[in-house]
Amino acid sequence: MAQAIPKKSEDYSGWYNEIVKRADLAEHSPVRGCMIIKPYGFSIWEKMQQTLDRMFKETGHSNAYFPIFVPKSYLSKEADHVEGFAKECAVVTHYRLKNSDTGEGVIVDPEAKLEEELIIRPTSETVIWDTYKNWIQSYRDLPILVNQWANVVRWEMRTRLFLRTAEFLWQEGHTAHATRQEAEEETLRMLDVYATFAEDYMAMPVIKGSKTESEKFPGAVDTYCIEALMQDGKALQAGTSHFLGQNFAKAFDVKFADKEGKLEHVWGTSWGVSTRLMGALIMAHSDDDGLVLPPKLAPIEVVIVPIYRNDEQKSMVEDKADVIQEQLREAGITVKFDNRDTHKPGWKFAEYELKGVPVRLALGPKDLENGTVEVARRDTREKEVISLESVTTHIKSLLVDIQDNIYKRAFDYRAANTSVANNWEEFTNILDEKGGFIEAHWDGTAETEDKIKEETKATIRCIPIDTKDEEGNCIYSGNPSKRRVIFARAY
RNA sequence: CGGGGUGUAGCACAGCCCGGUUAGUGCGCUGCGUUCGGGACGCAGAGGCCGGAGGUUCGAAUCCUCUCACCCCGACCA
Repeated sequence: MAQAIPKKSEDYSGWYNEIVKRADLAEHSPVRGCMIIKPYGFSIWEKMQQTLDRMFKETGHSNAYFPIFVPKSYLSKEADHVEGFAKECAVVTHYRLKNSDTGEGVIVDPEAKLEEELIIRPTSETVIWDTYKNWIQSYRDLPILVNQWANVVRWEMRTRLFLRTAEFLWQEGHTAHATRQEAEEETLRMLDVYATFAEDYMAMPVIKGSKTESEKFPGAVDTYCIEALMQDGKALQAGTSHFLGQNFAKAFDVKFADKEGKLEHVWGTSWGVSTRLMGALIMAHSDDDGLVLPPKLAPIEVVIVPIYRNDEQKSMVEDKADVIQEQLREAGITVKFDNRDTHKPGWKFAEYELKGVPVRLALGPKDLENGTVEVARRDTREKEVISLESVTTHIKSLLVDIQDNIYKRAFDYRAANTSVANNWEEFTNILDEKGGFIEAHWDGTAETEDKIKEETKATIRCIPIDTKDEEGNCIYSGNPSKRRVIFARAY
């Protein structure tokens, strides 16, 4: 080991930052709060995009694109919405630069002031609903099921690579429906899509739930979310799906004629996941040696590292590696054969571990003699030598095994770090000593929620959907409560 | 916007208190050779407006003033 990464157990955020940098995922940009997503990091994001995009299409959605600039006046049309986003909007005021009179660089041309200032979208509800107004006249025009992949800007005070950046990439779905029920079903359908994606692809268990009044999306009637638990015991909101009711339809005057010819406001939803999922992926599985990727999202599933002492061995090993590579590719596995002569095997081993490649094959002269290959799996660090004939079937099942194992590991971790608190003392003790999710009773008031947040920094992550009713007393106020909610300190 | 800190080679830093040869170390980079089954080693090299501006001084990376940028901790957030 040349340069060690800070230990996860000793310096969690240092560990996270180093993994992001050293695994070539992203780096800071010259502009504060923004990030440069590097090719390897972006290729993981692309895998996420491809999968999600397919899932969106399978549920009937189509992609479209709406502009990055939003007229300032649009934002103010929905009262809660403007309240929620006004404080973090970047604003375009001018459209031209000119050389400065002193000859030192360029300045904003004061002549080129925009009549109406433009904001850079923090989200696209406003432009989209303004557009939907023109697209919708009759119930026959509904539903509209649109998604867009885009960048958005929210001028955050404190930023961290992937977890919170001033500009981030995401997808935002925006749908319009004739009935409340249909819109509510859509909201939950997409929440399910996110949960399925998180669990089946990211191998990250999530809790589905709804947000409290104070945590919900500005402009939504209900906000649903998936919440995941990171390895430091903090929660991360990994995706949200909003039932917008008729709020935006009313704000933008979007009405349709129903079957009886009566004019009604349209019902809406919106839902999104962002590059924050990259942060979740990193923090859900990785270890002190670097990234650990689930095979289904790994840009490289298998890397082949050749071992040789001389040119003769090199060419023999390469010939065999080519054959293996071809076999694996035919089986639909993404393989990289790293035959660079510029790095030693040991260096490559460490490098691909850092980058989280699920399976590594090492092939050397001994293997050629014996008809074998060494297989190392990233998640458990186990190595074994297998015969060359069985390589494809072995790796196919190994990849499935790794995917299952890291899910199980994350699931067990979450189970071990989900606690029940029945009174204030238990609650604060668990928060300070253990962290994680805490199931506790809450009286349902914003006042209590605020007090708890103020005193402990813990927030209500969600009111779980799959929970059962249970009579109890609020851990803070002692007032009656009908069900437990999930508390945690969060990102 | 408050409180703390840092700007010196691509990266990480030393040097600064107490001013004085040619600004140094590690990693990385280039070349050559030996190596290659867990981040190899030797030799030779390249690379610096010491964040910027002003000042003090015979002399400033070092002292003073101003300024800019970034990082960390708080209030806000996917």
